[in-house]
Amino acid sequence: MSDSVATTTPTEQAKAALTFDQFGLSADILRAVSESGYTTPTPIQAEAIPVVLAGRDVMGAAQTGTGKTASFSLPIIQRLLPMANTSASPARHPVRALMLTPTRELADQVAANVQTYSKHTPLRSTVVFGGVDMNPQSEALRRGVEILIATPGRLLDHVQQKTLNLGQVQMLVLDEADRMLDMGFLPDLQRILNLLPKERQTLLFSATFSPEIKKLAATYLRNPQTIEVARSNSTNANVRQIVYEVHESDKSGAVAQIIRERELKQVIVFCNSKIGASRLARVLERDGIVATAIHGDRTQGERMQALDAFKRGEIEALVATDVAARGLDIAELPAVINFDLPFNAEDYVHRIGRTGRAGASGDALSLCSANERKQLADIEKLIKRPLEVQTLHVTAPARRDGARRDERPARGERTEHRHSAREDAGSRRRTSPGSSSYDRPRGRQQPIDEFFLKPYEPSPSAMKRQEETPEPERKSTSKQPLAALLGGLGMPRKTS
DNA sequence: AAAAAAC
Repeated sequence: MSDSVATTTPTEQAKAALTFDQFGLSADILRAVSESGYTTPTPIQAEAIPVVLAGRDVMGAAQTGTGKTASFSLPIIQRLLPMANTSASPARHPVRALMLTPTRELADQVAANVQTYSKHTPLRSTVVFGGVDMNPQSEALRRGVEILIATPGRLLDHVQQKTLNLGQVQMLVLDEADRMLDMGFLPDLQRILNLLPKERQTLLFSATFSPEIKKLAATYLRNPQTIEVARSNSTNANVRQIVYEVHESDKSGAVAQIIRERELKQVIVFCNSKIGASRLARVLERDGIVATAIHGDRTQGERMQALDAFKRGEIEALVATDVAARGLDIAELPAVINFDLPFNAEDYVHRIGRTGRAGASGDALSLCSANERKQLADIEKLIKRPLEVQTLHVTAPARRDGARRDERPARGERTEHRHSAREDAGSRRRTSPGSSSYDRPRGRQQPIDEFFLKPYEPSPSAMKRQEETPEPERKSTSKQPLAALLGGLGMPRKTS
């Protein structure tokens, strides 16, 4: 009984379920849960598990760190168990549950959870996302999996390559749905949804129920049960939020100083730009703090390596863009630092959700320069309370590119680092990591396959029309505004 | 404004 948890749909099950035993989950699932060290369901789990088991659609609002993944994974595994079989034939393992996430890291993490919870069952699962070789994924799909976790783009790629058939999907999870819409995934989602059987169970999780999310739900969910667990972090007393007023040019030094003064062993530092993240990571490293950047311009291998090393405790500061703001399950961070205040106040809440998890206390420390006042005001408005503002006197500015050599190193011994090429400020020829010159190709210029935009079964008239029309219209739907796309779904368009 | 995501 916690007063920080408000439920819009309090059920008897939610009140009564104090252990996982009471949901009627199979012994094989319960064994995996208890081996993972969990004994008591979180509020979202207590609410969602019975609803999902009953086969209902769900519209869920829950933050990371609330146990959201298990709240849908456990009952989905349970519902698939009667169909599980031990046959080696791929045909006996069609994809029956599909889970979509906005980022690759999140997909990987959800997949790890599903793998854990299903390990004592015959069910198979795998994950597909971009940035890595398709072939191992195709091979895993060919062998057959009941549960597939994916990011939308690579999923469609597999469908197009005919390495994946979604015709037998019975359960669909849209995780971080608001994020997916923010990222422009609506066209991809529409294509995917058109490939799924109409008869299915759909679970949509979102941090907010914006009008766009509500429209999406109205289109693709059937009589969903709404489950809402209050956003824990904005009101969470165990996260202390402090804003430090600093000059923009002092920010790097401020981060180093905060890490030292507070003796932070592990911290995530959020930046607003990829270049800024790479730059800060370099400055911190030069200052004797083991740091690595994680952002979308790094290769998938580098991203995974950075995250793994951080989880293993080998890295003190993970300098991240908002690729790491949501969903990532990094246990019990004592603090997060906002190097920049996010442009989107919603992202602030997600960022600081990386600390003070599961009852542990944490600090959310934000740097605010003179030109970030508006962001600060927006955040205070969103979380409905003023933040504690302190002035930070930066005593030992971190060295930057071009810093004079007479500045003293902040720490006696400097960690070994791989930028040995940078002996002095004179060598400027090399491209900095994080600049886009050697990054993987970006953009989605390929014309959208008409197949995906049509309803599931092609009509003979459509094939005839194709013969008559020499040049199909090539319009990049991903460039259309959200309202237009929602309008294309038969949704009311906002009048201007 | 910036970030994320398929070859």
